Amino acid sequence: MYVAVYPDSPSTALTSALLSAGYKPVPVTDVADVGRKEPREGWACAVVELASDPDLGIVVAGKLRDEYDLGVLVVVDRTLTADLDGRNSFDDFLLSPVDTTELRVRLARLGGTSIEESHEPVLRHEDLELNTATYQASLGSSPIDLTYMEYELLRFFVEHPDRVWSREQILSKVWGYDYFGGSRTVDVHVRRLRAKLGEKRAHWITTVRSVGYRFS
Amino acid sequence: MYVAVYPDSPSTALTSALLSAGYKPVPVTDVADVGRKEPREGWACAVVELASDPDLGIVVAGKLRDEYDLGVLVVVDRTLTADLDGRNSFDDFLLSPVDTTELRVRLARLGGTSIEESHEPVLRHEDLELNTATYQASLGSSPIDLTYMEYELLRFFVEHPDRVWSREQILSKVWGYDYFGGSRTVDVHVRRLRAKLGEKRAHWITTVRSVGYRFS
DNA sequence: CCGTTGTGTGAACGCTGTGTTACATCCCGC
DNA sequence: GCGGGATGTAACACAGCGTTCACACAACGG
Repeated sequence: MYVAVYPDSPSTALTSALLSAGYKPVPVTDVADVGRKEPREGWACAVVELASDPDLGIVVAGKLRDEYDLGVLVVVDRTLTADLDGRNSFDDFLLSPVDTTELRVRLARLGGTSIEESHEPVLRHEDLELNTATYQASLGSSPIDLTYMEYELLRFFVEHPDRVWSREQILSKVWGYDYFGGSRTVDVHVRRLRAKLGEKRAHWITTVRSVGYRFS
Repeated sequence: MYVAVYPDSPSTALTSALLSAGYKPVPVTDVADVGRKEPREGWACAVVELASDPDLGIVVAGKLRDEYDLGVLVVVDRTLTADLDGRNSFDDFLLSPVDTTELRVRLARLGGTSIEESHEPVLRHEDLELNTATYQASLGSSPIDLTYMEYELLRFFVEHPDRVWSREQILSKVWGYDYFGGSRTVDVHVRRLRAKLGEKRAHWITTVRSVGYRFS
């Protein structure tokens, strides 16, 4: 359970509270750093500690949520609570000094859905089933044969539906942040996926011209 | 801003904190009582204080949320925080002793709408909805098909209504600061937008002669 | 009432983005 | 090494879209 922590010099109190709550905090220097340092299993969520520049922290929180689709917990000093009023760029917040139990409960609430999913390793979308444990996919009762990349791409779409993803975002999320190649790669794989999904379901992946693709 | 408070003998600390946060607490004896005592303008949300019987409070919280569709804030003693772990029958919680500012911010976040809903990045103007995550637009219940530029222009208008924007300002804000092209481009796109908005709503975009356009 | 200026409107043009195909390269079992 | 599938890349064609142009009309001032 890795947690991205911003800024990169979090208070020792927060760090130790995260550790004792069972999480592995990874300090990040900026938004892009969240991509570079993302562990294989992905982030459980993100924690933003409001320090010298609260407004900057709020903005970073919003970007983490919108660009990386992470649950974001903001840690705020008791005297600055009012600054959070009306802001909605984060999912939850916590007053410092940090209560370890409260931190654990709030983080569990953020990642709540992922816990349920991890129990049954099957992703579904209408009549599509993706068994992440066996790497098998099926449409209705008939299994379909997906290659590794096709599978990873489809899984990404199923796990993050109902929003547009740019080719760059898809490349970094599916192929890896260090990958550097033409974005047409995504096009081709999308085409192959559509073909294997069949004519009826090909429209699950919608092209949003000059933006990217959306799955829904 | 009426708030239903359970149980009917809340701590004085909670009551005074609610009052100073600008809410009117109304103690309720049970779930049905919430219906009987509902004020004309409805409840802003509900607060459940976990006291002698935490489990009962959790259950009540769930019923308030499911049966009355209220945002529910649970107040829990610092020593009982762990009891909340894994429960999801409420929308948010708060540790006692209650911090008034934290209470105010959390209640404002509940604001009648659930957390998930506020998560949706949707812009609205009357019956127009712009979902900035999916790049989809709809008028009432019927979706409308906008091209990329039409969408960007409309989004700009919705985000900055009630003032006149010159063509140059619109060009630089929507097309980009480095853009250099004829200002008639704006006219044409405004025209197409009006057409797609339909006859009834075309006047949302007003022409201000020799100045520019205004959205309202 | 006329001339000027600004705006609406439709059509045409040209470019960008995307679908599609073909081909080169990589990887792995045999 | 060889064969075959998987993956990445290049090339091409086309449709969609943004932009521009031309013209008609409306607004405004003298």
